[in-house]
Amino acid sequence: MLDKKYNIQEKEAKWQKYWQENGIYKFDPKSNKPTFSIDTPPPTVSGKLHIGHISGFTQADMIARYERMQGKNLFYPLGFDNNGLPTELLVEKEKKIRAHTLPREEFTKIALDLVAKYNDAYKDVMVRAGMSCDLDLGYNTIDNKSQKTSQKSFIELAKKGIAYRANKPSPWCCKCRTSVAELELDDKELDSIFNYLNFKLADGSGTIPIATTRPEFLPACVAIFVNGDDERYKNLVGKKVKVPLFEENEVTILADSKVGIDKGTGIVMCCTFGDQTDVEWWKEYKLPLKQAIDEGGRMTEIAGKYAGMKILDARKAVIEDLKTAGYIFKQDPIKHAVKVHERCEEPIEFLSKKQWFIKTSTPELKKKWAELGEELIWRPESMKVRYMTWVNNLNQDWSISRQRYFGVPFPVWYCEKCGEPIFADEKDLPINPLTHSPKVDKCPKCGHTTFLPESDVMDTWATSSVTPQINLNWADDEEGCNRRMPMDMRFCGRDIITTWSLRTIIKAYYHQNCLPWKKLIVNGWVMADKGVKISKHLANSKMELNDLLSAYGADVIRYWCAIGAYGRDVMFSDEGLKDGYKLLNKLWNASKFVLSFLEDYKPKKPSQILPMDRYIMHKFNDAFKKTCAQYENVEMGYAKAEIEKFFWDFCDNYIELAKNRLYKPEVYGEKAKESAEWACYNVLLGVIKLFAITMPHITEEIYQNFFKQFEGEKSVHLCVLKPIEIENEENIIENGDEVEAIVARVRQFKSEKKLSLKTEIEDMTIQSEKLAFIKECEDDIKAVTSVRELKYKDGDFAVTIGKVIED
RNA sequence: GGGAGUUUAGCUCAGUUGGUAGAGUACCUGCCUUACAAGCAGAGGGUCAUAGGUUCGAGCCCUAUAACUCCCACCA
Repeated sequence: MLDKKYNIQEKEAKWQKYWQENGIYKFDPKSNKPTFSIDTPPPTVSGKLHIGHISGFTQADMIARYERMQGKNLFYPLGFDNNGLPTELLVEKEKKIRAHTLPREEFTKIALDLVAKYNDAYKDVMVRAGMSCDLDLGYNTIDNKSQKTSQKSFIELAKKGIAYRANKPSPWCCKCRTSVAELELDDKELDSIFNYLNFKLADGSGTIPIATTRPEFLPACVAIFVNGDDERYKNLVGKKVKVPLFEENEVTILADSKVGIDKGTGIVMCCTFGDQTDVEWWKEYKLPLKQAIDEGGRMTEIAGKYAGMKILDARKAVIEDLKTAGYIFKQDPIKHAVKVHERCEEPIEFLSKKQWFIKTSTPELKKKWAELGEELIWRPESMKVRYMTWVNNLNQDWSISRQRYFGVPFPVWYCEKCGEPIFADEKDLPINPLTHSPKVDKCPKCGHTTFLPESDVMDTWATSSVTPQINLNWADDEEGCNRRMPMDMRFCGRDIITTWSLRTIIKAYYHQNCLPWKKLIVNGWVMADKGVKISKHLANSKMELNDLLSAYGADVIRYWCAIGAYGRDVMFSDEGLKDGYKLLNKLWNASKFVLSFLEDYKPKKPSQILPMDRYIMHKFNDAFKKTCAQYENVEMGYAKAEIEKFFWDFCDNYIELAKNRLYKPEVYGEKAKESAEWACYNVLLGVIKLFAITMPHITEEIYQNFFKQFEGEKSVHLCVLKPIEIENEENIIENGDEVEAIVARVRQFKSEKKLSLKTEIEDMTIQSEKLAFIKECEDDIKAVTSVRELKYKDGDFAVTIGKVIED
């Protein structure tokens, strides 16, 4: 029946092919089964996948498989995120080209080619890892449907005034030549020099000391700040100072409480823009705008002789000149945290450019986001706190425009004269304004007849945040999409609760006025070592997914993924993979063994079922209930542990005991054999079905080889989970446990005496309060313990073992 | 600086409402048992991060501290 040895690689490939060819995981739009819809996060295609990537996906896949086996019609797509800056950087790196040196169409073509290659590779690994997505439901965040959805979302929000265009100083990456969101910034410790300068008071009455790490910003200096409570400098407020090296510039000394009295010299220069505080001061005090740095990170004309220099070169040159001119009186080397762009790790600047924003941060909106957060089911529950904290601290609107090439274009033109935006017609979407003209002859506001296309593209989050709408085809079937919202579940890593999840919630609220999904489950991370998050740098071949799959197979990797409490970080070790292999092996051997007795068996409920057979079926039902309860609560690790515990007990105790009856019907009777067969059939089928969630391949192999002919479903994954039908019986578990305890006592005795387990024993006295039940199991007990005669005594549990029979 | 999480056996992790500390693995002792030696049986192994507190009783509740992870704020 089953092969002597289970060939992991061969069988896994075989069943993966079978599932695809037979559409086992296909969503059926015509089905009248209840739907369970999953908003699978589209992974960003970049480099190789490691164990950390797949762990969250695998855990969610277990929920998908559980729900499918509840008889539901799964809507379970697999999309890919492959637009925007991350992809553009990947293309630049891989193809060794720079995007801005090529025409946009040419770059886009190269990018799409590369993206297609990566998509296929990713899809392949996902399938190899045993994901049960419907591959026909996939999408790319750069495909037409996604573009159309993002553009439609943008137009709708812009027309409602929720998306607006404004000139706001925003973080800017000079290397990537684009604005970036606050959220895309990281901190990085960098060496720097604190330069102490003397600024001359304009009235010639002396100098004031100012410390700065960014002297190249002097040409953009627009004000000086002191703290109004600082006794030393109070009297300076209102006076003017000359900017060193740019003495024709005179700026005023102002007072503001943001200045730390004991920081630096207690006097700060404000430049447009050195950092976030400068931006705030500039706004609050309506200071002039002086832009010293251009989009590519070079000094502008206002920097005079430094114009055209790169930032760091300019800094060196300015410091030299300051020294020569005698402005510097002290220099301290320091290490300080600088904000860098997370994608390229270059320090960011602040540049004021027109950008599109989405309103997210008014008090009323924040209240709404909090309400929606309360409404959403979070697993683990504690993850909600992160979301709430973030929502409370939200103080920036969401900037969605990027000055890049490879992304979804803004479907908008501006009147050349008055700047009025002209939006594309919805029916023309997706549209690229660079290659198309607006459908109006003249500006509705001023009558002007020439228009300028928007050349920016949307940030990738602007698309990632509408994955539910992409999945449910909002762009082409608004009514149908709105009816199917919210989806049932989204899963994600906890680092992107604030980016992905919140923004998806925001969009769903604006477009459908509801949550995007009912449930959000948040997975933890795989750690490479104590306190070390697994990362590209650390992902050696030990963690590379393709290698792991080749070495262990998907079932074993998946087994490992179902570890511990959901949402917690776990440590990866290949030691841990051994456990999965052991279970796989055990499952195979036990099935092979049990099925060898069932070769010509036709499942039929016997008229009489023996006590230990009733016991094991009740015990299975107990484990079944507990396992399902864990899945309902999104605890895949606990669920696996629950059924696994039962399974080992089934093997080591029940099979050991029942196999005597299966082997020797001539001794124990045909009826005793039939009873055991019935129990074995039901329990093994139940076990296989529950393990199908964790280990889909080996369980399919076993199902197809035997159970399929009776159960009918063309895959174990389409079977419905249900307990074994058996009449309820008081105390059956306690009674059966007592029998197992008797067997355990004999095993302990033999082990202590260093005897073989098959050593025969003359007699044994069992003292118990459950004698009625135990006596019914006499044959089983005698067979499994090799005790020739049993004696009974009523009372507290005790086992007295008689004489050992020597060979 | 603020917040969230973690800290339990050598290792990886459980431990529901407070009531004598659990599993797997590793180690040790046995067993070639008519499925499985990657197996089976058995044994040893813990000051539950630290210091206080509440309680008849604390791994669990409270306070403080330390280490690690993450988020936010600051970073002239």
